[in-house]
Amino acid sequence: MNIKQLLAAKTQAAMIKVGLPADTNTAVTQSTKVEFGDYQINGAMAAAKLLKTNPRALAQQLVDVLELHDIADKIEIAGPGFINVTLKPDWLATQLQHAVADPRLGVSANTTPQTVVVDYSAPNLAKEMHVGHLRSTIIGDAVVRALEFWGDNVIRQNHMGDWGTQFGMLIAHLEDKLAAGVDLETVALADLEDFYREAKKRFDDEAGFADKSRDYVVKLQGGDAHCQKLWQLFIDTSVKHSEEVYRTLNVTLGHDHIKPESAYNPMLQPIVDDLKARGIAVEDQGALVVFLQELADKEGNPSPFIIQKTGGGFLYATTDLAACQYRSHELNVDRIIIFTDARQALHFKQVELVARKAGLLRAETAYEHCPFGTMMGEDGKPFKTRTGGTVKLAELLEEAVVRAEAVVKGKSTELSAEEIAEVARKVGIGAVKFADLSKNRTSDYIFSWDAMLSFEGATAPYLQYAYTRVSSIVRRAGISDSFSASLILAEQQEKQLALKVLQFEETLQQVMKDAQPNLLCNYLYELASQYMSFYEACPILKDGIEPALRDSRLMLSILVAKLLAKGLDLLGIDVMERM
RNA sequence: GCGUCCGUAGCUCAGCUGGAUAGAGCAACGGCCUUCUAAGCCGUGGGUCAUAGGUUCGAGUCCUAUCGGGCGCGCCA
Repeated sequence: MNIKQLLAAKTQAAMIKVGLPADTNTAVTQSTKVEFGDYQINGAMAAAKLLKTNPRALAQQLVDVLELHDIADKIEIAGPGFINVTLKPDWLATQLQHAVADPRLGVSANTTPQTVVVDYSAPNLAKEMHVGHLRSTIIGDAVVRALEFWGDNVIRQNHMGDWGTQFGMLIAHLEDKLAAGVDLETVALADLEDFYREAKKRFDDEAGFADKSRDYVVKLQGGDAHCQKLWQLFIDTSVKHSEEVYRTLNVTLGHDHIKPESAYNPMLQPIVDDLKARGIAVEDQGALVVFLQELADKEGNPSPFIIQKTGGGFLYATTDLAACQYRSHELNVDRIIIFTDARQALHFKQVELVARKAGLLRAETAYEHCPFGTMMGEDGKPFKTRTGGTVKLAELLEEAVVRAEAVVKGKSTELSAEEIAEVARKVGIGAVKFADLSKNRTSDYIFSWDAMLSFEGATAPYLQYAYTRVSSIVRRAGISDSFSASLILAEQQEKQLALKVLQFEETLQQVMKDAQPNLLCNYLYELASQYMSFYEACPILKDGIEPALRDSRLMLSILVAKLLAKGLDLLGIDVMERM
């Protein structure tokens, strides 16, 4: 059920009846205050200007022909021409009855499913995942889950960085380690950061090593068996590190979703040749460049986009063009969504322009780069630890679980040791994910241990706690799965909660359209918050509650719990029966 | 220099196609556990929405300029 959409459709019909064009903006929104009803229609004011009539008079005309008799209780005109709509509790109750029985929790069917590629996480396999990788990984995963729940055909692609210049240096270093008889996983690559630093140091300091590294890159990309083998060893180990983090994070990325840079290698030369033959790319200072007039500066200097280096090497620009072709033409997708940090915004703008020009992207394929800001330290400067390095993602998650366990032990005296460990894991990981997912900013944001590992207020544990409260009531009530009752929405808290429940689809649509899971976080927090108010104000199993009212409130509680569990599941956060 | 994202309460952040008296959390202060889990609830204080203009019935939201910050701008990814 999408109430906003329903009201917009009804308003549009009314607008046509009073002689307004069909494309007039209805401007239906959720009301900001209870005095203004549940929804408000703001379109009359702008439309009146167009018709040069009195906005209040036009609002009255609209109200006269609006067909909302079975939906709304009250339709009022206020201020300069707002139309405030208050929904009927009976109607809300009917919608809720439908939602409870529905596996989709009342979310309507997807009548036009799309095929969507979502490109996210994309760790650099030369290094270990650090906190900066958190955003792309969990935002992308949340959007993927939302799209799948809605009913789109989603193709996950983990565009892992496994093909850069640095791999020459790494495999040369690895070769020497293996020759010295060092064990691969437990010693040589136990810490990717250390390994990278060692290799870099040799590259900078050791005579001959840099040349060997460069030689190895060429050999590797040319298909040399020895270098390929060393590279494969390195990649396999590094992928294992990433997959461990994914498991801990409860992210749905698996082995089959890896579509690394190297996979596009065979496509690069033909694409470059084609662009050159068609005059889209031209030689300049030894490199092959596409000049983009669309992104020219004020003096008219076009923006250069290098697709082949002097000497014939390819860049990630080339790889991204190949990815466009593969996704749009081979996978035939309707939509491509790419999650990377905002620093790459210009790059992806260029990729799209070139790809469209060259026909690598079909006109029917939407190309959306979804950027997010850089992580800053608490001093407002780009994030670094005291020692100058970054914080490893695995370390952050470990710390989260440790801190959560201390809290769980202090609060939940009835849980077994195993249950405590389980709850601590769900709370700790959930808190980190929610802290990051709930931020919208495409600009930079400040990383704080305490904020990320807080368990109070607008956090994942708050939502999980709301869920356990319902679970506890259901246990005490001793009701079965098939429990059913009619809903009575009498108290203000009950009606507000019911309305919030029915606004899930509106939120979901927005989340998918803008690729912004923070809207879902906000929604779930508001839902939980309203449930907490309802819980305090509307007793359920206490003495003196009428059976019909008790059952209605149980019903509402169960629906909220289902929605919380589903919503958190879309964010990749687990719930539990007790905490 | 040019481009881009941003500047909202002491701190961290919401604020949907421009809508009515700008909202949360944390921190501070005051209440609420012999009755459904106090990781909670209820309440109080806290704002020239960076600044100055403009557009209009209406601007935190759109436009222009200025100040302050992050990032990007030819062979890294």
